[in-house]
Amino acid sequence: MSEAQDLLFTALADPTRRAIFERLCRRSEQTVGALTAEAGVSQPAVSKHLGVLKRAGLVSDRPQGRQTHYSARLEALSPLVDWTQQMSGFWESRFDDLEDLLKRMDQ
Amino acid sequence: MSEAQDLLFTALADPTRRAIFERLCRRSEQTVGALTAEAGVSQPAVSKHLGVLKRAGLVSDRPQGRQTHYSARLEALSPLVDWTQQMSGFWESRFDDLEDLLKRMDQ
DNA sequence: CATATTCATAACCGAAGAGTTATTGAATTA
DNA sequence: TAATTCAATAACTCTTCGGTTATGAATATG
Repeated sequence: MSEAQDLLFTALADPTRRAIFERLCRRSEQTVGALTAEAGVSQPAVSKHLGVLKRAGLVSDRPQGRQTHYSARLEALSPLVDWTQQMSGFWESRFDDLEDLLKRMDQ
Repeated sequence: MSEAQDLLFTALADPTRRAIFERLCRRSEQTVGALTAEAGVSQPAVSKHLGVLKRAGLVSDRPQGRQTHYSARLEALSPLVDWTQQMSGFWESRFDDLEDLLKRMDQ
């Protein structure tokens, strides 16, 4: 439902993009050039990925002269953690035995 | 990198599919028909989504007569939790001040 | 000032993916 | 046995998306 949540899941779905984000989690600020050097795709491709990550809130950019420094915004992952905990919560709060019993009686 | 991890992220990226998984986390076993009734898409579409979720390990199926019961496998989410913790770990273990200092000295 | 570098954007291409309808096979039910 | 229901698969369409090359705008450098 949530638009922001959707952007987050979508942004993390692509392996190349996830790898870029992982690199930014390991080392702090990195330029587009540095990221391109290790991404295995062209510079425009990297720029596009960074755009998607930015719209999802996963990275922030700091233009400096002719280069742009990107860094990871770890806080952006919290909706992911929240969602996981919510799913676990649903799971655990089910009265499985009772439900299953009623279901079998219903058949 | 990890193939299983990739399947997981990909499976959760689509909103319709994520909604199906969420429903299965709330209520236990549900048939394809029950899921279709609330999915907002056709039965074949739901079956395809369930196939993707199953390949990602997120659901298991139990054929019974002419209907198939699906249920969520919550354990399948653990790689997601692991990944998130790993990212946080990378982040926290960085010597940010030192790195930034060296980086500025390098320029 | 002229040249080179860095990044973003535009324009395009091919593959993948999410949806549809039609169909089939298997299992109930009348 | 005949008719019906349930779910999976096939075949197809249309859009999205990840990649490319080409270009442009801004900044740095000789």
